[in-house]
Amino acid sequence: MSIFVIKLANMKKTKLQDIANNIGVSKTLVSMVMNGHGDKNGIKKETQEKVIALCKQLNYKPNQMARSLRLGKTNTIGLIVADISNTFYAKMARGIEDYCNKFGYNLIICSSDEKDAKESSIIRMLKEKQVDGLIISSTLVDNTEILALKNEHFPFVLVDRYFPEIPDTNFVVIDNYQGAFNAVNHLIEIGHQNIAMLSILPFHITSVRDRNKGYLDALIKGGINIDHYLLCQIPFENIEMGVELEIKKILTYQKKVTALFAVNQNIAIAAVKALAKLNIKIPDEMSLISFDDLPFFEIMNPSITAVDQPLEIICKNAVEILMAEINNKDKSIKKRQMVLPTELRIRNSCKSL
Amino acid sequence: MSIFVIKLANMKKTKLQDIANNIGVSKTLVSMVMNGHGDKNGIKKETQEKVIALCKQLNYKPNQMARSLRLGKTNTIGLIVADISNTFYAKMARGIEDYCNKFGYNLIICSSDEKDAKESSIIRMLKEKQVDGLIISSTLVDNTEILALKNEHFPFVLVDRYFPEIPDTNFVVIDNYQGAFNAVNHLIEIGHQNIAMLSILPFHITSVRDRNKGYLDALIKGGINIDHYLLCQIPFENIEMGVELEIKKILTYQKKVTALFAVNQNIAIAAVKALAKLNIKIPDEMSLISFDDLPFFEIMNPSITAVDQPLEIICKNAVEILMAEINNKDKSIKKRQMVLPTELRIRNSCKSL
DNA sequence: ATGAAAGCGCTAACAG
DNA sequence: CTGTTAGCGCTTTCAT
Repeated sequence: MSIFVIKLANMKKTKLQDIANNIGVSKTLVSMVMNGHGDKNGIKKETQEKVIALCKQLNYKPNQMARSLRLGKTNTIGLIVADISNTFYAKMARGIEDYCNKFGYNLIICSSDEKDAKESSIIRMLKEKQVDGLIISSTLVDNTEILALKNEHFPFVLVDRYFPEIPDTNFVVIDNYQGAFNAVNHLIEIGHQNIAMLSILPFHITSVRDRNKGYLDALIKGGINIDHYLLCQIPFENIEMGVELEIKKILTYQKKVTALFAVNQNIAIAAVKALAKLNIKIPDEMSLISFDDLPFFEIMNPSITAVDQPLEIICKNAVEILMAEINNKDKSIKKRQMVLPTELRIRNSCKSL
Repeated sequence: MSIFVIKLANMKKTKLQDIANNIGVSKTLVSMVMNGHGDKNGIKKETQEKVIALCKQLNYKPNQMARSLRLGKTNTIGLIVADISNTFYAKMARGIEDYCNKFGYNLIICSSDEKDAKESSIIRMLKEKQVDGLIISSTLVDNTEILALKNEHFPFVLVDRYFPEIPDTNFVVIDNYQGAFNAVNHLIEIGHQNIAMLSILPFHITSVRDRNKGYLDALIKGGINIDHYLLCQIPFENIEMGVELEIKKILTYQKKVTALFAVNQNIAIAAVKALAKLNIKIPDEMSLISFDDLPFFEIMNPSITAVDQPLEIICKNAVEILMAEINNKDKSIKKRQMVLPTELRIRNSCKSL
């Protein structure tokens, strides 16, 4: 046993040439066999078996680095999200990971922290790493890097957020406008009039902009005058404090605000926290709807009404579109744009007035 | 503009040779300059500037694939967790990502789904990809693959879970025993006697085993007879249903169980859900403690008492130890074992009897 | 102060 | 049925 261990420890990694030398064939032959091209090249069954047996015995593992260099393909794709520790993106990452694996691809996940500079440098870094494609939930104001990808015909698909000003790119997003509209409309239907929106900065992100618009249009359709004082913008950097301040502000306002529409899960969580701290009961003293659903929203007391995104479908489509891109790099196939519907999950955080 | 775009579109990726040809120097020189070895090799300042300028202009990006092959180093490390969509692991992944970036490394994250076969194949795959090191929260019963890593002197560190039977490996874990002990002890101190533990299968995972032991020892120390009927094992595959069944079982038991100790966050969440469904009030009718804390536990109503893990410190140490390993591959430095303390966050889910 | 050449481990076109 | 050779893009030794 100890001799065996020592032998393992001293063994350099096995490579094609080792196998070849050992049986007295060329490394070409070994390569062919190991890639399943043995029959195609008419290599004797017997030889093939010998090769396979020895590879197993010597624990041969192809060096994917060398293989990738030669093939110009890494079978790796990059995923860029704002923050992988955020439940929404973590779930998305997992979905994408699974679908990628199905196609034989691996994933490098990077967090951009909603920072332009960081996202740009991540994109460059991933390109240097020669990833075969990119899935990006972009936070960029400056779209230079995305334009560069497009001009280079680099395979990529945008998810969650897209660039309306860049035509002809792949993207898979949800209908943020309609989702927000439905949520606010629900509040209006059950009798609310003074509905504050807890939105977020930076404002340029399409998803946020569309949700804001949905909020405003629902009010208009409901015949409610828009009060810009009730469209609160909370800076991304300090959501918890921002939300608390805005809620306090709202409470001292002349109009009696009866409902809050939180633009995303983090804002919603902060709102729950702030309301508890201020000892304001949901839904009796304040109704709340969240854009983005969470398992917790279902089990909380009260449970929270939320707009649910079809994450599974987003992931599936994003990966499939990317795979099509990668496999048709030259042919430059038609770009695909998908806008998926959301679902309003009505629970117990909104009171009928 | 359109000419510019077309030009970009048709441009092949710039490589060292292109730069070299363009200025009339060798690619050796360009490589030296771009790696900051210009001065060391006594290359004229003027030449250096010319090179740098042209690289910028032609947007030269080294092909890391080629570089890695040459250098035998990918600056990539692999992280294996049970499930990246799980909040605990997502937060861990983020922490590790950040620390790795500091050292100039990237991360490939893979989910093993607590499956032996999947984890083994991920390890092999990452080795083929030539990652420089591995951080593993292992789920393996069969430790063959870990032993192989060890024998090959492949740099790796175990986090969260380790193998007591494999001596001399790096690991960073928390004191699961003490954490569980403290939690149960707290329950005993505030008057509970019949405390059920909602534990999980597979049982072999060290963290679970240690938590179970902490539970049992706290009972013994508290002079409470151990009732094996109250140590419930819930299968990993279907936590939600398992927890509900176990709780129902407990409720019909002869002894009146007054407190639940959930072995991890998922079990705790399922317990909250099940109790709500059964209309049992926390903490009045049933007290609850969770091993693993979550932001939500603080804002829920009632807030949930939980054992908090020092995630930040775990990540920092895991990465630092791995980096030391990688940079001393040959010297085979002394392995490091860290066991970090947990903290009991007492909130409102446990009633004093 | 700079360049030629070898080679990292692999695959594929071509030759025999 | 199998081997020779070239080359993916880079770094580094050695030569000049």
